[in-house]
Amino acid sequence: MPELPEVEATRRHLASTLLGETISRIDVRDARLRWPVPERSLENLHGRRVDAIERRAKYLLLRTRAGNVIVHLGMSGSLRVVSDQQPPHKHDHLDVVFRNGQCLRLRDARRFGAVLWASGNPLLHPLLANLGPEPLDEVFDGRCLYRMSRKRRVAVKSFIMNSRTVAGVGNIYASEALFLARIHPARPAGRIALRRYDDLASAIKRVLQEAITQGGTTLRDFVNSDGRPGYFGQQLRVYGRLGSACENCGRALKKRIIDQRSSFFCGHCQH
DNA sequence: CTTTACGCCTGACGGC
DNA sequence: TGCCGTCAGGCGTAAA
Repeated sequence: MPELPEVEATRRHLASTLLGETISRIDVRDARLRWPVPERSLENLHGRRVDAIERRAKYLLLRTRAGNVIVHLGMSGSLRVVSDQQPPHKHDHLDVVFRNGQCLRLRDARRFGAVLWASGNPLLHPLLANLGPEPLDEVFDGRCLYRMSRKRRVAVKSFIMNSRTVAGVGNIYASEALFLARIHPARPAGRIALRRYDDLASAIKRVLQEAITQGGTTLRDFVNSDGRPGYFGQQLRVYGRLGSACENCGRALKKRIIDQRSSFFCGHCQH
């Protein structure tokens, strides 16, 4: 499950490998992703150079003079760079083949991911146009959260996972950040003070930044092998740790479903 | 407008 | 060993 840090680690790897290289062709073996892969539009990429590889929320943007590709990895997607001689795996649905023999290969067993075409500015694409601030951007802070949350009754965990509030905070890091900020995940968003939102914004930045740093150490995994997501190498404080001892107070961590999502927290430290 | 539920899809896992 | 039910999850969308 790629969260923002895994997407960012992928972006860095692709940028270091593919920037400036020329695309020879696109092979679509299975166009049935979340939306049908726009095969005709992707033909515009033939003979084009990759000018930039960017990230917005969990979307990756491949920019060329002829247009831009938007990729979302969904639940099970991964991108890796292989030789164009390498035979595709069962769930390798799409290749971007380069003149130098490299091949950018998309694998996505569950096919929740997406490959989209944007002829103009990809940030204006309907899926990206209404996203909130990047969590690691300096404009994102406790004041944003405080301002947007007034009179909102939703659980604060759902509130920060809403991409209009802040872009790219997924289920794992929402639990982690709320633990660090000592805020109970089910607390109504509109009933949290500014000072506590300052703590929460800092915690979100911290958990994401830590995970990106960790992900950087496992970049090799994105090339050849099974592409283990970076957070396996990372210390998760609450997520997936039902019954384990809270690192603050030693009490057993709890799990609760909040808005259809598993949430992990300490019932003693978080309020 | 806000809030809630659902569906897409496959692999992993537990029970028998 | 194999089969089946259940669960997980990002996130857009429809419905309330």
